Amino acid sequence: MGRPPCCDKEGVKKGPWTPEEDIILVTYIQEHGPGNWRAVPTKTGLSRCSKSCRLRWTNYLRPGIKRGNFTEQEEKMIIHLQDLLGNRWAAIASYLPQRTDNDIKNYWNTHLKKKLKKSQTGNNAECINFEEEKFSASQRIPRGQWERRLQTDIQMAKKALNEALSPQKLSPNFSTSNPTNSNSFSSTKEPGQSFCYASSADNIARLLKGWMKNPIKSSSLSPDATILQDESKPDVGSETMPFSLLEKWLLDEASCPEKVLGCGGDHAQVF
DNA sequence: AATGGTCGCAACCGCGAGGGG
DNA sequence: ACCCCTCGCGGTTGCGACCAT
Repeated sequence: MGRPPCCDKEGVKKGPWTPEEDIILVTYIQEHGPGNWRAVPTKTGLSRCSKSCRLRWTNYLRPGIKRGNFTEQEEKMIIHLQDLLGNRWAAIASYLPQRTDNDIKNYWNTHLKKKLKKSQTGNNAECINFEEEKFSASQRIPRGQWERRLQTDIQMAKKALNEALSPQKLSPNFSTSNPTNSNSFSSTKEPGQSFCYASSADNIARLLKGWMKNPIKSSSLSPDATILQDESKPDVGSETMPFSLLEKWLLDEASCPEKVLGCGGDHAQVF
């Protein structure tokens, strides 16, 4: 009983994607938009299953993805949200629109989990901050209250998102609101990034640069906002608003005198 | 310089939810 | 109401890169 896994089919390629495959996939999505993943392998001729195509797009090729190191802000948000939502990475990712759920999940599993674990041993000053942070998030305010606040925040974020996405309100530098934002499609490579695929990614970047300049709806919309309007993750590309809202929200938390969220100087600046 | 161990990330797998027929 | 299909999510794995010895 039950359907066979789509990837069990013979002749379905697995493993790392090649630049050529990426280009084929990107080109197809450029023409047809994301969605209807079932049709993608047949229409593109890719020997990949639909799932693999979707994953590749959402986790790697999709415009607006920020790669590389997580900022302290992002780290804190993840910790807070993980405490609130648990391992609901997709939900957490919706608050960090430039990051994919896979990225966040990986970062949590490889870095943050370790930090928190270390902090439980109590021998790492930096990690104690995380401990305090986690403690405060879960203890100072009853969970139900946190959840209500989260719901409210989600509503506010949605509203703000609608406003932000209305073309007349988009500033020309909409997509560059974050000066440290290293757009994955910029031609400059970020130092310290993974390199095994860097050159290939650059190839894709050039390709995308080309087609993103194509006037699909280029006027005042940023490429992200343009491309992503019909995408499965509509939040993407509108990073500024929900991000700042959450930031404010976290700031409110930090403003309680008895608790210092980020106790370092850097933290104080950021928060 | 070589080798073994560890880490980090991309990708895969299985399951559940939602929608259409 | 039921079944089937597609999509999305979360957990896990495999492999290449990096580091220590």
